Amino acid sequence: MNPLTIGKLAKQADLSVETLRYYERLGLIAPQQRSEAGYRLYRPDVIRRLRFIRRAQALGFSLEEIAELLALSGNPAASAGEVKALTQAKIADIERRIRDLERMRQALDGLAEQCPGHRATTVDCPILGALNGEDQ
Amino acid sequence: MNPLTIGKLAKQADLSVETLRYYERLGLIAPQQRSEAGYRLYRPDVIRRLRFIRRAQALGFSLEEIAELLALSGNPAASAGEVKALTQAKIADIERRIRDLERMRQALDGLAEQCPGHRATTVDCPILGALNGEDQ
DNA sequence: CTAAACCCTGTAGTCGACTACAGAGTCAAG
DNA sequence: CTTGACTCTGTAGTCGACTACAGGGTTTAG
Repeated sequence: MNPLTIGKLAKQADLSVETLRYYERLGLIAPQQRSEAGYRLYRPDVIRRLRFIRRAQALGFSLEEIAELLALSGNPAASAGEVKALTQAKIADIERRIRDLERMRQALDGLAEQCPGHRATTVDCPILGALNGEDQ
Repeated sequence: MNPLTIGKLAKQADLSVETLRYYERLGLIAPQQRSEAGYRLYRPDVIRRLRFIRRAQALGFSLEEIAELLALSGNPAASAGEVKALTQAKIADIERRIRDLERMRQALDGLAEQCPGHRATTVDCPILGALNGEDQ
């Protein structure tokens, strides 16, 4: 298991070659070295880094935020407080988005309940009525 | 209050002129006619249509979906069932997004709780630990 | 009558996370 | 030794909802 070419890494990590080059442009990963012909050669443990990225994405972090997390992760002298702060900011962000969606869902629920569906034409549709500002 | 030029309409509706032209490209609005010089002239009641669009956006509908809603709204023979179906699909969509976000929030919450923050370095940070796949 | 303020079309840029080439060079199997 | 699979760089396209020009023509206030 020596240096991986980008195609092998892509297969191992289940990502496309283009995505890997894209991550490199963003500074998320880098090949350990280049071959004489300029081919990227990766150490196998970059796969761990890619898994880090995927897990962080699943938690809602953007690639830019993940770059910060990776930088902190690579600096043993850095404080866990910074990671915690990023995490709490993300929690706040997610909570705000949830609240927005909850508000929409409630409004839509109320309207859908009132709507008689196929027993009426659009003229009597309370959903369209609300969108047309018939109440308030 | 006769035909509005696009600038006046933009002011009245609190939208930019560019946005109005963009909505026209998408088929959401159309000027009643054009002046001799080719200027768009709108009937004042297009403002109601723009409010419809804004309300629907606030409920989470995309402009493409709003075009459908407007088409149904303009067809008195159409069934309210179609509007209800669109609404219920949107509710389902929003609920799925809420569930995804809830899952993220829960995971982040758990991690943030365990993290000692500034009392530790990143080496002992459980958040980074989790991202590195230390558990499971 | 002139200058500011308006309007037109058409094109391109923004954000984020990719995806898809084109055109060229390189490597590995048979 | 050839052919196919791989890799390189660089550029452009995708989605959605705008936003921002450039380079013209038109209208209106003073």
